Amino acid sequence: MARTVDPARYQARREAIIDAALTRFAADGFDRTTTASICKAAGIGSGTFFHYFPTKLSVLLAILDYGTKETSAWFSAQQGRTDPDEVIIDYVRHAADEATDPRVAGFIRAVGSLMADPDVAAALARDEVTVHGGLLPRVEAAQAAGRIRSEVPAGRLCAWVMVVLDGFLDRLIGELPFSAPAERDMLVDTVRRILSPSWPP
Amino acid sequence: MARTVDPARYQARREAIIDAALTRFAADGFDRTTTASICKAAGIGSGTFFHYFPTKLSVLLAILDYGTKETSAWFSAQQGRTDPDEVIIDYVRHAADEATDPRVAGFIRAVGSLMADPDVAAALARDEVTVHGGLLPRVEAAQAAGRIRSEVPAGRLCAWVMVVLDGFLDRLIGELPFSAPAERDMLVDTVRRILSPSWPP
Amino acid sequence: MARTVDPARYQARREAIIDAALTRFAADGFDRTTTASICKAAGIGSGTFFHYFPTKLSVLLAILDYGTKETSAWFSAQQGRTDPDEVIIDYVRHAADEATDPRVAGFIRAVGSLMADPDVAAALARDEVTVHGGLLPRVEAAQAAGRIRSEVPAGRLCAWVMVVLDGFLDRLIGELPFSAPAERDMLVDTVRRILSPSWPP
Amino acid sequence: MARTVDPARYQARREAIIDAALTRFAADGFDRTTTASICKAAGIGSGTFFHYFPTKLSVLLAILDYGTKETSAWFSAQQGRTDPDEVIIDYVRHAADEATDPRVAGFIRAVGSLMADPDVAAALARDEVTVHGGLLPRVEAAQAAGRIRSEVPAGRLCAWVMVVLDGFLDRLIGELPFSAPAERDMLVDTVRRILSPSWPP
DNA sequence: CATGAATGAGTCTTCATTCAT
DNA sequence: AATGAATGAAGACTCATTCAT
Repeated sequence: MARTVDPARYQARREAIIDAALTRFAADGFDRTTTASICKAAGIGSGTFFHYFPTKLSVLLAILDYGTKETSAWFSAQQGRTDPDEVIIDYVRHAADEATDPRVAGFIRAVGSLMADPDVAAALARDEVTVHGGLLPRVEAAQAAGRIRSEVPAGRLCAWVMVVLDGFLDRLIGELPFSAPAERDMLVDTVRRILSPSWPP
Repeated sequence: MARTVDPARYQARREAIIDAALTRFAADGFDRTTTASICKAAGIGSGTFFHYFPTKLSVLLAILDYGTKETSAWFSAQQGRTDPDEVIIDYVRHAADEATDPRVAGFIRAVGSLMADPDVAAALARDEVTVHGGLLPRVEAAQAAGRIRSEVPAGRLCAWVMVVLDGFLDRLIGELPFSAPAERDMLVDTVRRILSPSWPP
Repeated sequence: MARTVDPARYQARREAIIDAALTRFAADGFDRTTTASICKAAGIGSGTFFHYFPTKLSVLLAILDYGTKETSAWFSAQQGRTDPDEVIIDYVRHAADEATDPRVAGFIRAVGSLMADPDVAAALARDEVTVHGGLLPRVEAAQAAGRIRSEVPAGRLCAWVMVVLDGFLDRLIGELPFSAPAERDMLVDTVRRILSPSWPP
Repeated sequence: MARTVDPARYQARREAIIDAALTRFAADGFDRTTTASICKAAGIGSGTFFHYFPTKLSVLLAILDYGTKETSAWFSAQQGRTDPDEVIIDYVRHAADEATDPRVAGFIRAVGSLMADPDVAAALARDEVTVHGGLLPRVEAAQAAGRIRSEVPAGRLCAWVMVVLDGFLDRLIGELPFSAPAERDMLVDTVRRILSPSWPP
């Protein structure tokens, strides 16, 4: 009467596929990654892949979902904090640290070529909303507390924090030398400058 | 003895193909763009395409080259100027203005998935070197003149100007509302903040 | 846990493809044979073809290999014999009999146009070496026994036996009437004349 | 009022194309030879080619025709001779000498893959008929004079002389060492053996 | 559930031939 | 007559997905 063989084994395998796919997508991009290469990396047969995911695209969506959940969890974990401006900075640090996994930047790039796809667009929108939704209340609180500048609407400030983060991730695969750990402080400094209320005209 | 081919007509057609390819690449990404769709957009037969470019990839490289040349020309045109810090700001404005063409961001994304290709990597490296080579002397001059901060090496400052520019371009295709003209001033302000020598710790 | 794939079925299909390809190559030549026509003749889908052979050329190489193995086996089967000159004649008869398959001559012709290809050249060299390696010891033994002429080196005699065989195969597709069964005796007679020690100058 | 520019120039160009095509066909085979490569070898533009020949195939037919005419002329030149058996041998020598041009064997091979084409088949038939028509009367005369064997019909003897010639040409591109000049005597010897009336049963 | 053989739609690219100049 | 740009039909090969075992 066993429904599936073993729920734990099922989950483990599903995650193995996700992990393998993340690696392949990051290295080769979505279109140039074959389901066969994912299967090989995951150590499964080609048929098995489609037991876990109905299409190649669906794995990518699962990865995106995973990231969104992670972000959501991170912000939830900051619930009690009373230093909103530092939460923002910490998030930036957190995001920079995640970019230490060399697959992150590659994966982001892989997703880029799929922006036309409605499912991907929706997943990305959910992700952005999650980040935005995590940052916005802190930006508003920090503005209310006078700790960051207020002449720019909170939403727009959030967007610009994300601009810098995006650019930072982009650079990681660029040609010129630019490494996540070495530039992390500069990243934080830059965000601080963007948010800073004291600015000589 | 007809010398055949009007060189002007040849160039025009070549540029028509480049333009069509730029449009398609931007909209669909490199792999999802078929040579057939480029031909259709350019109004030529499938064989004609390969009279002008040996491979699909080669058009993309031509587009990159075109951009590099444009950048190079822009910096050359600023030769005589004596206000290095404003040249930097003007370049940022110039780049933002180019991003008004909605295809720019999409194309950049399309290129992203090809970073593994050595020819593309080389072309991108050339492009980055061009921008870097255009900015660096101005940053150094501005530092020497005490008009921007000097505690960060000139090269690193250049990189960070480019970080913000990259992030800005990325956002243009994002889901949340973010338009080039509306955010141009904020972009300039952000770059000024990054370069500013006076900033209270 | 089904071990899938019946190895026998796999082999059968592989041979069906080889057989279909042999037929098509013989009839149309290599370049004018489409993989589609092979698939159709073999009763398989276009994709299946490439599960068994990576390229169109590789099937042709497999056919050549098959022939080389067959020749090798034939000579092995003659191991115990003590009448070397008759082994030579029997090989000639054997080769003539194989040429009864009307596809043989056409296939040989198809291979001709690929001689420039290194893989084909290597396979043909292997084949020639096999025939040569099969004939040479018999020629030498027959010479030692004084049963065939000795004033011509053994290797050269082998080559001339092959000359006549090649020419024989060529004629089979010629325009003038020339059929394998009808000319078999003349072939044997011709080889005997070439090898004969007694011949008045 | 000039009809064509200059008949001599026209003929020269036509022959230049034939010569270039012979070279390319011999090296690459018919299908793998592009009209472009012929044009390049002939030093003409691609359009010019089709001023002289309506199709790629037609050049090949012209080459075959040229060979047939040459053979025909050779036999005509032997008209007065009274030693028919030596004419046969001389033709064999003549054919062997022509095979000194390394393109001959390659071209023959190239033609092989087109045997299915009716025009090519017809041209080849014409060629064979020419050779056959040149040899047959000499064989008959030699038989009547008792200088060659008579128990085999003249036509069949002709065919077997051609078998050996064909095989000889084939070997020239084979892998094992086999050169036209070195083996010419053996070729003549072989033909003599085939024709010889005196043969111990 | 797990497997991998089978499928065929889809794509880039080649090349003989045409035709305007 | 000579040119070479333009054309589009054709073909090898890839790969996501299905399905029998």
